[in-house]
Amino acid sequence: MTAKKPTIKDVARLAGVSFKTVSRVVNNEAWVSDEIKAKVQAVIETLNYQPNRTARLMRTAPFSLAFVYDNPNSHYVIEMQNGILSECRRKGFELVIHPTDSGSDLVRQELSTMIGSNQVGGVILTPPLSENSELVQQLLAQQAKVVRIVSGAAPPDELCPTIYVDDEAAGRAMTEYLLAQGHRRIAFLGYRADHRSSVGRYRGYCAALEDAGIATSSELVISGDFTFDSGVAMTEQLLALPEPATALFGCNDEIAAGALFAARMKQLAVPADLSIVGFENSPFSRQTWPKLTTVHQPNADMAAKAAAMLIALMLEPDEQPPHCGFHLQLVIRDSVEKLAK
Amino acid sequence: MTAKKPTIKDVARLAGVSFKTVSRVVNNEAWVSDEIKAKVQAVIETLNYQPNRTARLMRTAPFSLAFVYDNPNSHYVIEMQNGILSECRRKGFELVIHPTDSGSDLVRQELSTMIGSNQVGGVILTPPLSENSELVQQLLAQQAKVVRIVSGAAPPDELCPTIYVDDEAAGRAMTEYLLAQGHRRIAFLGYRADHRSSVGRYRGYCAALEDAGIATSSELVISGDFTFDSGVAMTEQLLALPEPATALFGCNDEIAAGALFAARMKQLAVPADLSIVGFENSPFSRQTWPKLTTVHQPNADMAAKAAAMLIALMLEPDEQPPHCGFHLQLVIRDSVEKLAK
DNA sequence: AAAATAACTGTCAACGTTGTCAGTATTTTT
DNA sequence: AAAAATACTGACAACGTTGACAGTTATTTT
Repeated sequence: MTAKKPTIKDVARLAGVSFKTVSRVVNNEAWVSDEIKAKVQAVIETLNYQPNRTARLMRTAPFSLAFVYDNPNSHYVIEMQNGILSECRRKGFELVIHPTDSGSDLVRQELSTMIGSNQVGGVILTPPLSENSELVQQLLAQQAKVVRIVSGAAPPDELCPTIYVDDEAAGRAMTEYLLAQGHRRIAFLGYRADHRSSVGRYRGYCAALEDAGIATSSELVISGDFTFDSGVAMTEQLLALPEPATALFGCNDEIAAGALFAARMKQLAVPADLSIVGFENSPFSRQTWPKLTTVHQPNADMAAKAAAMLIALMLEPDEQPPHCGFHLQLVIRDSVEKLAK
Repeated sequence: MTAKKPTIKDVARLAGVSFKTVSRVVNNEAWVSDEIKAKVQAVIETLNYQPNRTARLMRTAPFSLAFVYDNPNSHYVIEMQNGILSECRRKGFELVIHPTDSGSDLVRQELSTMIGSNQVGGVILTPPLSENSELVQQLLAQQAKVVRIVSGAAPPDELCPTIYVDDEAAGRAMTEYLLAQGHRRIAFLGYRADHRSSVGRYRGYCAALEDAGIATSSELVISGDFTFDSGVAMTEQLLALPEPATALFGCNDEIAAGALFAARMKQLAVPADLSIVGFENSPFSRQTWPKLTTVHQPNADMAAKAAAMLIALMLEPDEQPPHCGFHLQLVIRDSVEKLAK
């Protein structure tokens, strides 16, 4: 009844060879005669033998990696996860998903345990975890392989292979686009000093305004979370101003969606009365009305690249794969009005 | 430089005890003197020893489970995943994520390998995979533990512990609500004969209409996928009818969101000109304008329950946990107009 | 024809745990 | 005071695989 799973030795017995030979066949090692190879393969087939991953892991380096994130945005997480997963699958690696709370001290301990217990051999870190170089250093000290995804025009340091995204350039491009459409009072929603992406986008926004000779007005820069509700609240705050903006730059698409909602509540037509743009090109940015003008962030590609780099690092620990920068691109849709000069 | 990870034997040597005693301390077994326990614990602390999960797995039953899905809806997947993950964490289990294509024959082989190679000890199946009893039987034959989530008023069979959701009752409740608001021409968007949830909701829709003495009109029942784009297309088809409906029942929130978009394109106000309802209570259903009336589907709770059942089954293979039904509840928001009789 | 190489195959020791069983003190019961 | 139970500790064999190394043939080179 129990029908224990067949082991390599069962195969060996039935094929009349040593179990080491079976191992050779399974791992496609050289110098096995075709005759024996065929015989063994036949037995494997009939027994439906599958090598035990656990036992194999005792003799080899781990082939699991962890995706650690602290992000409430399900689209972001899924896109990342799918990118990583596709790469893992191609290379025969496994993925351990680890959502966490970066505010808590638990993160370090959880990760330390994952590495220490050999559960995973490497870790992919996304913001804000990836910006914590203490954490990165601790992981490296535990022999973990680390690849991180950060915001910036270049990697912040040489701790580990890094994927970087130039939020500042994209924030600037977006703001320049708004300026080119004739907007002069442009609000920035979702500033967070502790969030590199946010700061980068903000810097780009400031730089573009400065280049255009426009003073940044502090009442037009509103701090808040990257969520829909926060977007609603920030937009309400903005619209309560004596002289509100004509365009609104949401630091991500969720904020922009919240802005869309808040504008609608105030009976404002978008884009006729208020232009709104987002950032991320998340799937729903083309499902809103009007469709959001935004910045495309190739999450799945970045994640796949991160996974590829991490796997390379795990297989060839001595060769550091080079850093890799990703380019962000404006996606122009229907949420911006061209103002008459 | 390599600084190999400490093993149980390193701890034993430093503590001056046998490695078996360390094992006892680590696993909190009885009959270890407090004195030795303290000494061992101190060494564990200083060495930062973590038991090797892989080695441990060679002697114990696997404590990983797989979440297998074939669903393009990221909210659904994330909610499920989070529910499972929270339960896994509480019980010290690991989760392997396995997106797949249920159309392909690969599924069976992939799952077979996961089980056969001892990568996971159990599997959580969601629709449409969970409706494939051949697949369930194959997994069971491989000694896998299986818990599935299906649509229905009761489990379809006794193959394995099952979580079931009564879509028909909810579809009926929703339709009755629409009828109570005075609607008589109600369209159903997203019928799919190969999709139990869809069929259940459709049956509820039909039953409610029949009870109200209203004939179902085939032109008001439109087949299509559970996606935004499909929702747009189906709504366009509906609105092209000589006499369109006054209310539209989208089989899920994405379809409803597509309907919202299509209505807007046709200059129709929702709900004034057309009432629209969805199904699932996904996060974005309260971020649309107007906020969608929908049915709450407790995905995270269902998933957590599934994980709890599966873990129980893995720990106590002889005690089948009982099936479990989940109730769906109407969430009334702003997308339905009350018609004057 | 002998030596050297290439082509195969098998034996055995790891890997780091947990389970079984045996052994030694210490306490309790008879 | 002896016997029995309880409390504790350690030796050793598993678990299923891979790696190192040692054989044994068959083929090529000298």
